Amino acid sequence: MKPKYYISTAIAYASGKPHIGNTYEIVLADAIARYKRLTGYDVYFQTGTDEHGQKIEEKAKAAGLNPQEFVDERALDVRKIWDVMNTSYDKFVRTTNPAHKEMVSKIFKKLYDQGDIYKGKYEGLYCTPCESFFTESQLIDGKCPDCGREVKPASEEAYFFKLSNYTKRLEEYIETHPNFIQPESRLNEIMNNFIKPGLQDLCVSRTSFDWGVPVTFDDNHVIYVWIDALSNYITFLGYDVDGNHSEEFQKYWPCNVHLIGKDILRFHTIYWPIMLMALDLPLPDQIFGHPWLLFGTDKMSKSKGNIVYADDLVQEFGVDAVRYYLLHEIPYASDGTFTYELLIERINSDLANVLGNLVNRTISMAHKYFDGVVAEPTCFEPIDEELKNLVLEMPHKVEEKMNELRVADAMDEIFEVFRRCNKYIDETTPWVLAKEEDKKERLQTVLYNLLESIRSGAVLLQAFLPDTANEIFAQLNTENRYIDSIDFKGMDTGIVLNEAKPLFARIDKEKKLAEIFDENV
RNA sequence: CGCGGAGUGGAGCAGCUUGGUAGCUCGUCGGGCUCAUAACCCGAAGGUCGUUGGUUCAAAUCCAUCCUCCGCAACCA
Repeated sequence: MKPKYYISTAIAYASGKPHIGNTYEIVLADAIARYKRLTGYDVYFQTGTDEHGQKIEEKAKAAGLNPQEFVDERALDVRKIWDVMNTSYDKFVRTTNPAHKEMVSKIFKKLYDQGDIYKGKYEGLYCTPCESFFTESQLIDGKCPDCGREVKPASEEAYFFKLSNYTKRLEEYIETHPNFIQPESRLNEIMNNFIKPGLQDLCVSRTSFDWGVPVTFDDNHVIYVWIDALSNYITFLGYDVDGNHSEEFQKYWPCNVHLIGKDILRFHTIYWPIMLMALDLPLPDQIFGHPWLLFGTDKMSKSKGNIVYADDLVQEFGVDAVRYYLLHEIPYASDGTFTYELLIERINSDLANVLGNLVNRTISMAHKYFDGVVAEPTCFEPIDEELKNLVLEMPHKVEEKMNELRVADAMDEIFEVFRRCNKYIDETTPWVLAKEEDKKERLQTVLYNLLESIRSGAVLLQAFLPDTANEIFAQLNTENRYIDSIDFKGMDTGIVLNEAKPLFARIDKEKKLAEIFDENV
């Protein structure tokens, strides 16, 4: 039986259309999910939208819609982008789903009944006109950050989660599971800022707005959105408070990795594990807080007017070019940058020159010298060994990188092979071999080695650039695309290659930038 | 002194745990080749590894100080 692998993204907050930075997460998750499927795992990949909360209620009102109508539109926006990016999620979940809401209510009730949640008083600084509480740190010059007016201490009834009961257990868990929080710098942040100083009880209900899951036994309150949102990881899998879990739940839980943005690490590394402990469920293996994609040196934001959307980029450059950029240009633990210049440079140098041109020149030669017929390799020379070894090592190197979720580095391992292929062509000079009749077998072997190397690279590329990989297989006229086929003899012989077509067009940078600039004016 | 991360050739990064000739991709310049998408291959230039001081035969790598940037600092998500 295949081992299982459960990966989730955070559910996107359904307040607006996600920009290219927000899109990184789903693409990253998709690459990991596809890779795991490729390497023999039974993968469950869940994503979706988080649709409750004050902000959404406000935004809906501003848009003149009721909240449900509003989130229906937003969820569609999100899903469209996820689909444009060619992501292979197994389930797209929405927290307004009735079954989810019902289970969240039950979870809340259970935690209340067993004493983890209690009713108390929330005390804070209140701005009467805004009907909002603020903390000291949120205030601007001691005034309400929204309207600038005075705030005054106030209190209201609220439910609290007794996190303090679990602090010790959580601390021990994190200390004994060094990979639970990744990257490591994030772990330190959480430990030192929150856990070690001691956790305050978390206020888990709200009375200032209605758009949420109601507290069934106390009408005025709705459940704090994070309790609602985090629960998605189990409710949609078929978790049941009474223990009648679905088969899916029993099979896939605990999650192997929750992929999230570094900004919501706190919720996933403190509240979520504690919720699970309270529910007596095993904790996920890993929470990975990925970095962000910045626009130049700035954060992307509406107010800065520098928002770039994935669907626009895909329209302009193609889905795999955008996927490649996202997966390759964002380092493991520090923020990446988006600029059109860099995007075009990556497309030209990596995708068009190194990969596209390699495939094109190789297949072209096969056609030119042998009418596209792939012959059995019979004439090996020592120089072939280096290429062969590199190809045979590639899956292991990629595996190592992927096990650490170093996706950019994993892709580099594949491109390393493509670069080596280009060099191999210069070393073996097929055009010289072609001039001598007695070098025919050698030429056939050289071409075979190249085709097989390309095919092997394409096998692994399926995880990252699925369309491109498919196109390569199509041009190679092969269906040998399984991971086990990387043995340096997996290319079919006797078949006829299809026509060589450029995989990626080179882009005239100046011209393209001028075009984009004009459009944006 | 709140906590944490980062400062390496024009750009983006690796190296730092376990000190010992500074590495990769891109860009630039020169050369080669012609199968190919002005592409591919080879070579070169370019770095006092943020500051100052210390430990050491030897420091990007260890210690200390300072400077700069970024993230976090609990009820928006």
